[in-house]
Amino acid sequence: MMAKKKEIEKDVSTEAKIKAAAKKLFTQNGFEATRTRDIAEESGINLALLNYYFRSKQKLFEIVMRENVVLFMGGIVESINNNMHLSFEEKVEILIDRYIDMLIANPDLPFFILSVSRTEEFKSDDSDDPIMKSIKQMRTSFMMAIMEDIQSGKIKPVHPLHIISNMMSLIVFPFAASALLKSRTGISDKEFENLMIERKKLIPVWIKAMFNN
Amino acid sequence: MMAKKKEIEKDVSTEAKIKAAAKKLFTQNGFEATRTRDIAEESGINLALLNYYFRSKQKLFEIVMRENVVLFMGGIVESINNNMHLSFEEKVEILIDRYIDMLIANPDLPFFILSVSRTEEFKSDDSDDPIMKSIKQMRTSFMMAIMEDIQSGKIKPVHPLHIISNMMSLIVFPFAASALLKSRTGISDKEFENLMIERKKLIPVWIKAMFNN
DNA sequence: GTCTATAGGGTGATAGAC
DNA sequence: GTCTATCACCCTATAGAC
Repeated sequence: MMAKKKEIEKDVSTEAKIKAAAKKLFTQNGFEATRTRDIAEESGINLALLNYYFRSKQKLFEIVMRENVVLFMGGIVESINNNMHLSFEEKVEILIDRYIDMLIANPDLPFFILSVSRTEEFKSDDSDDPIMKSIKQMRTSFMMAIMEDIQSGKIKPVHPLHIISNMMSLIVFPFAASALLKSRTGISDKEFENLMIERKKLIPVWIKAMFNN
Repeated sequence: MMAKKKEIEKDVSTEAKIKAAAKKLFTQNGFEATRTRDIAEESGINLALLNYYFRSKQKLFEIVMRENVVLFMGGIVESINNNMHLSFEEKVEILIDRYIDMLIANPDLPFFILSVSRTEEFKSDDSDDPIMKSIKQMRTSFMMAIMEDIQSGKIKPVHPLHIISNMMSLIVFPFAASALLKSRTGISDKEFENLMIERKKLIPVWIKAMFNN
């Protein structure tokens, strides 16, 4: 009982420290460019403990990847589900607002997702995972809502993928390209963040301008 | 004389073969994930020759990177310069058309550029390179044209970076995210390419809808 | 659970023969 | 210019003491 208590009292478990460090480095620099030694040093633990807790670099990466995919694709699901009573347009506005907040807090996430989406492992189905299932379900209902709006003449008749693509592009691309945009325009980190916050209001307007009839 | 002739008659020089293989692999998989042995095998040459011709993996990568940056940012300069007589709007239409053609021919380029733009080496000025200079110049005159159109009330008053960002987003992002889009929608390579060709006509319309007064 | 030490294999680069 | 053989280093992973 005392032993258990003492364990809980420790700030963070060794396992959690390793995972946090791995998440930081893998997300910033990717699998290949990250050394297990870097992860050990970053988390202040011994190199051997990484393999003790996670068996291999690959296994640890997969855990981080899964968490990041859920963060990128699924953190929004609940914000949508919590607002079932709102119209599709209002839901989109909320989604954009939450998503940009999330990306400001996790600016390396878009590039990481683009990176892993290019690997073979990523194509695996994941249909067993309940979270992945609910993400997939949301994507489907999102697609349906778009097609209904096309049917009813509310929005212009274009391939739904253009609509999804353009929304993702406008929201996500500036973060994936932030290094490029900053270095070529000489803009500061703070100015960049302010522009991204500005986009929370602008993107819904742009989307309507592009697709509304 | 004969010796020279014979040399020229060879299909491709060893040096060119190595560079072509390096370009392919570096562009697909990046610096870290590419082995010098892979480059040697891909080009059908001996590993030692890579260092004989290019001194190091790093030097070879820098050459490939420079060529890719020029392809990504500069291949368009001439198409603009060759159409000085056209209006800004018409120039944008041509730019989008050429750019999407270029990206269909080089689908891995966007991700590669996003990748290297995150490294320290990329931030170097390059102001000595004449091609880089003309790219920078084009970017400036592009920015000027936007600001003039804002001044004259032709387009809405927003930060020019939003306009640049959105154009880049709509053009480039689907290619950077093609693996993600394909795997999550089950779309085929051919269907994807057709959608991208469709966008050559759609993006100018969207841009106008977003920003024209 | 945590450490040190080291195995085992891969990687970039080069020496030296031809 | 091109090849084979090899060095020197770095990486992941594990054995074994505590």
